[in-house]
Amino acid sequence: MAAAPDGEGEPVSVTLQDVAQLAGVSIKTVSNVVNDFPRVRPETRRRVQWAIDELGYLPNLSARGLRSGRTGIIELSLPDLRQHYFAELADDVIRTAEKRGLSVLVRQTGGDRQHEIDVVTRQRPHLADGLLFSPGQLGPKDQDLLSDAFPWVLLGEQIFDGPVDHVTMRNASAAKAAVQHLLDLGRRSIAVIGAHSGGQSEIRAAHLRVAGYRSALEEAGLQVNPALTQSATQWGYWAGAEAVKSLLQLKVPFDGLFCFNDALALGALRELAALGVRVPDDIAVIGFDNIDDGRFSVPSLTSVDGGRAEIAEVAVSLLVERMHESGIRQPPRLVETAFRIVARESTGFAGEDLAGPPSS
Amino acid sequence: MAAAPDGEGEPVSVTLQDVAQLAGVSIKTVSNVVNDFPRVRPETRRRVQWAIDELGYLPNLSARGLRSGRTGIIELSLPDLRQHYFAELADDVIRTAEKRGLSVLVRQTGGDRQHEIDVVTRQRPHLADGLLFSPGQLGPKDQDLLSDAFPWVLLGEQIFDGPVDHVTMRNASAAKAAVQHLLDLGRRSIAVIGAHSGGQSEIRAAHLRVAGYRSALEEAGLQVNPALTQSATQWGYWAGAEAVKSLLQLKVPFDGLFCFNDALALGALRELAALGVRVPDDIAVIGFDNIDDGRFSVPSLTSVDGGRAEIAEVAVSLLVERMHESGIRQPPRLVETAFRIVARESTGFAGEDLAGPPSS
DNA sequence: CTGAAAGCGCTAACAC
DNA sequence: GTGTTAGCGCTTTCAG
Repeated sequence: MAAAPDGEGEPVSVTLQDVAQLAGVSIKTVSNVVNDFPRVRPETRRRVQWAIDELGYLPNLSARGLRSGRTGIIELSLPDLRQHYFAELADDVIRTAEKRGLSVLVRQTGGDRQHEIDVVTRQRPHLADGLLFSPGQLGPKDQDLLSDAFPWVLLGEQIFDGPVDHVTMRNASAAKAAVQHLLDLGRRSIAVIGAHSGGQSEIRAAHLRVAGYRSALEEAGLQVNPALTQSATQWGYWAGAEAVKSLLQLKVPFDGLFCFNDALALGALRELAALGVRVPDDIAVIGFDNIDDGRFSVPSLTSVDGGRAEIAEVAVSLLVERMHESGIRQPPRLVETAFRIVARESTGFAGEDLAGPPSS
Repeated sequence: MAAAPDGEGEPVSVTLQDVAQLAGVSIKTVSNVVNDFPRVRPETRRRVQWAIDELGYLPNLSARGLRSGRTGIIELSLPDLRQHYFAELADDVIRTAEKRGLSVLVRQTGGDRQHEIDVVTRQRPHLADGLLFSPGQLGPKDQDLLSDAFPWVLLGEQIFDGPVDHVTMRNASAAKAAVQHLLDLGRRSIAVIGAHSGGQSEIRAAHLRVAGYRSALEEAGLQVNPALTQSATQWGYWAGAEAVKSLLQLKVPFDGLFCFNDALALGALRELAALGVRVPDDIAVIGFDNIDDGRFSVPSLTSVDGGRAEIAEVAVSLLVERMHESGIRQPPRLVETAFRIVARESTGFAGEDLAGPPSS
């Protein structure tokens, strides 16, 4: 719209000019009102506001963007909204951003490495003032690709020591706490699903969570039995089901199971049920991420909440700071969010969540 | 970024001018190259392209937007990404839009009626060339609020006969087919969950799906037993569990259950399992929407796919058409998408989906 | 406190 | 095929 033909009285968009004319003031004064500048006489402000309402004026954000250098948009780039974790993250980010008057442009990189590279090697983001980037494919080896020419914030654990602010969970500590939770229940043989041997596309969180797992066992004076570490290169539902099947076939008994995300855990729960294994009686299960679905599974899923909501808030805050940063750039910051165990039926708790019928 | 200070050699953004200078051509020629205009000599094109790469030129989309009246952004406004259906819809929309070189700005209206009103009474969308709007709160009574001043497309079944193009499922027919599916299995007492008595915020799909349900029964010469129609004002997991509990308490026997969306159905499945009711043996269950999670439940969930992927594609197509429409406006169009039954374990089928370990 | 005027980077007429 | 130029709507000095 906007740039309309010439001809007739088409309802072209209303400009500052039009408002100024109707209000009988200059364009500058209208601008002052629109942007909430203090030095406007109340009387004038009222008249201008009236004219604005009358004409249904809306600022042309392209023009504002061109002039001021900011668009009021931030870009959120993530692997895939179909993964519940990312849908919830997007929800949190959008909510937080809107509170600050920012709009969020969502980009999905899918499993596409090149797409991710494109995102962070740009000299500036397309149309946005800044970028929140959660890589799925890029890893530590791609660090030198990362641009620092525009404001962006790194999310997740795929890359550390990048040239920009970084918000991530305390993966190792949180994983350790998860295993600790199982140990506290008296479980002594803890299996784990989601380890990752590496390769081209590598899930970095796997290493950190394995480390946490080991550390918890060692601290409890327990041996790490390699047979109880199941790898899974796709952290999805099916992989969880497959992995638990493999574990059980090994005939190495275990009474606790730590899955590196909730999708794996839910798949594992399904398979355990199918095989007649009782949860938590025979095997207590804990997941990671605390996605909404964990509240609804049978049994409901105990999980580690890595602090997704906090990640969204902190990330937006850091980004906004960077967007407004002038003069010399402060060095990149690393923020690690707080985690907590959300205990539910799969480890023998009747979670408070189960009491009432909450949202959705 | 962009609008940088003055002082030193700050890495300000590169403009067409800079590229033109380096390539030794005029700004217009560079523009021609950038926009893939045909009438450029190959030799010139190469030199310009070289300069572009050399300087890392990126078009300033605000400027382009200001000048051309289009930003290359479309806005997607939906209730909530935490509802899996909408996350999947967003995924589909983003994929489709990106194929056409459009970016998607996602806005969540939550349960907020006023927020929805704001979205569609605007004279134009914020920063976007067009809008895809899936209302959750607005209903038929709000029709006169709807703006037709800018290109937008209505999704869903909350409102019909709006002033704009509309893409929706064949709710009644699809619901009828769902019930038909249960009847085909020999089930004769079909209960339904998700009816809606109305009130302030009303789920319109409920009426349409109830109609389909009735129509299927009548066609089969069966009585509609009002006791077997359970209302649910929130189409969520807990509501499904509660509703199935209520149904069973009535002691009116039934052998088929049709839930108006998959969240309800998954909740119902959980409760049925908890109460020791066998699915599909005692009760066959079918849901609606075919969200990914249905493949993973125990038993896996038969569902009606209302055509979400097609909805996304058609909606983007219609919107793009409208965005490019010049001259007189064509009258609003209504597109109803094709549906299909995806048969899985909850109605006695071992769905093909269950064979392999697909994505996620 | 308000007005006048410049110009952000780009596209689209229109020359050449 | 390529160059010149006007101006999109806004913010931002700078005067008054």
